[in-house]
Amino acid sequence: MTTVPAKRRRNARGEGDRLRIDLLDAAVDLMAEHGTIEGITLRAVARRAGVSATAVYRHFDDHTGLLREAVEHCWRNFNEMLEDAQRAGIDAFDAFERSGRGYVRFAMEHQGQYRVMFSNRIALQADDDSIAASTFQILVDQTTEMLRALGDDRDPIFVATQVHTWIHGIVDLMGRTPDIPWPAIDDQLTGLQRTLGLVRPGTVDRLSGSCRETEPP
Amino acid sequence: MTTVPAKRRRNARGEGDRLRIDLLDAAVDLMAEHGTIEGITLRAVARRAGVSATAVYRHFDDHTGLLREAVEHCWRNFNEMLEDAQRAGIDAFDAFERSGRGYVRFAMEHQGQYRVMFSNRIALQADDDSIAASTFQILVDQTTEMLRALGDDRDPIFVATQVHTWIHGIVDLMGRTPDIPWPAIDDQLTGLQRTLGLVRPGTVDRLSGSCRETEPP
DNA sequence: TGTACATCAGTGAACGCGCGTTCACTGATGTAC
DNA sequence: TGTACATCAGTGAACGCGCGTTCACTGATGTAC
Repeated sequence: MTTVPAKRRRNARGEGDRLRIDLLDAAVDLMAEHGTIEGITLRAVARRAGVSATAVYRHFDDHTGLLREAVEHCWRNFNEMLEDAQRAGIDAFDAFERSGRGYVRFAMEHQGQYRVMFSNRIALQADDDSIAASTFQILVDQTTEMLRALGDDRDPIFVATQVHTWIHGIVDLMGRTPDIPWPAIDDQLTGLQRTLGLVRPGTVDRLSGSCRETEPP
Repeated sequence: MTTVPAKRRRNARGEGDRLRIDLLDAAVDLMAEHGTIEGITLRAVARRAGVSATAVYRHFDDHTGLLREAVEHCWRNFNEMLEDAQRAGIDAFDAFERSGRGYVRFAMEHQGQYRVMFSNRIALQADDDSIAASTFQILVDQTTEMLRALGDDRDPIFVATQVHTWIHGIVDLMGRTPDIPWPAIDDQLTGLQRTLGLVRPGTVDRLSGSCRETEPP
């Protein structure tokens, strides 16, 4: 895998910050290929951006600083996407559905990024943690509102945790072992919604593998 | 992290295979510390086993061969533990409960191994895949039997997939972000069982975050 | 309008390091006589 | 019972490589006059 260094025109004076973004993009590219932060060398990032290794030090303190910012970059993109989905929803159920599909699409299309984001391998800044926390808060808010609309007294944080762990398990496992004949991702998501009872009231549908009586007929 | 090389007595003639096992154990140790296969160097494994790097070549083809066998070693341990749990159960529900707790305990106590096993980073032999498949089959069998006992017509494979993705999500996410104030693991497991309706018939318990009506009161 | 020059984006050689792998070897141990 | 020797577990020096980082530098470009 010898990456031919991209031909690159030097930035004009005052535009040097463009390389910074190119380097972050290059690092994100490499995450997509590796799925792990360990294999991402400073030199490989520089090569991918079409620049010498030393040029990196113009914009980042060192190797670790580069990687840390790259991970942060991913979190910001992810969080932004989820906030957009949230805003686009006409109510909590719609927003939940949109976020869920968005979450899955992101994880599937950017498996490497997703894995690196949740792999927690480099010491994260407090900053990074807070992005993750605010991402989870979106889900808690949606869940709170849905449960209220359903007259459901379950603890919203517990249920939000259930949603998060489950959806993470789905995308993580499917991403890691793609050779297994998995059920369609849409069916899995629908199954999750119904099983957890997070469907709009009035949507009467007790069949298709969702909520069950505890006593058999 | 300068690992002091363990003092080691040379094996007697005919007992050379003991080093093989020591090396696998050393590799597994390092997995526990790294949680990723990338950082595990041949030299580090040899150091950990108290042996020179060249001694490794007596027992394994090369670096990759060593890692591959180490991963296989983990899978065999994991599978064996689950089969024991399965056998110890007095019925499918009990076996399911025991396997679930065993799964979680293994993943929590051997986070590094668990992560490496599912990370799928080195080209697996067909052999490895088949161990993973037989591990999943245990779950499918349990699920089939439970659904039959419940008179439940859901697809056992779909439900087993739901169990697997969810439990994987729980242990993976908790392992990766241990700083978050997670609900107790036992509550999460109980929640999973109830939500998926996999509790012994007669256990009437409709509260505590499990199965829900689709219409609100 | 032309020119000197400070600024700034980026380069290339060099360093010490740990890596995987090779090679010729060492020296304890079991066995044949 | 003693001894010569083949076997075999493991060593240590050496290799070429890519890494992160440092250092002194180059040369295009915008600006001051």
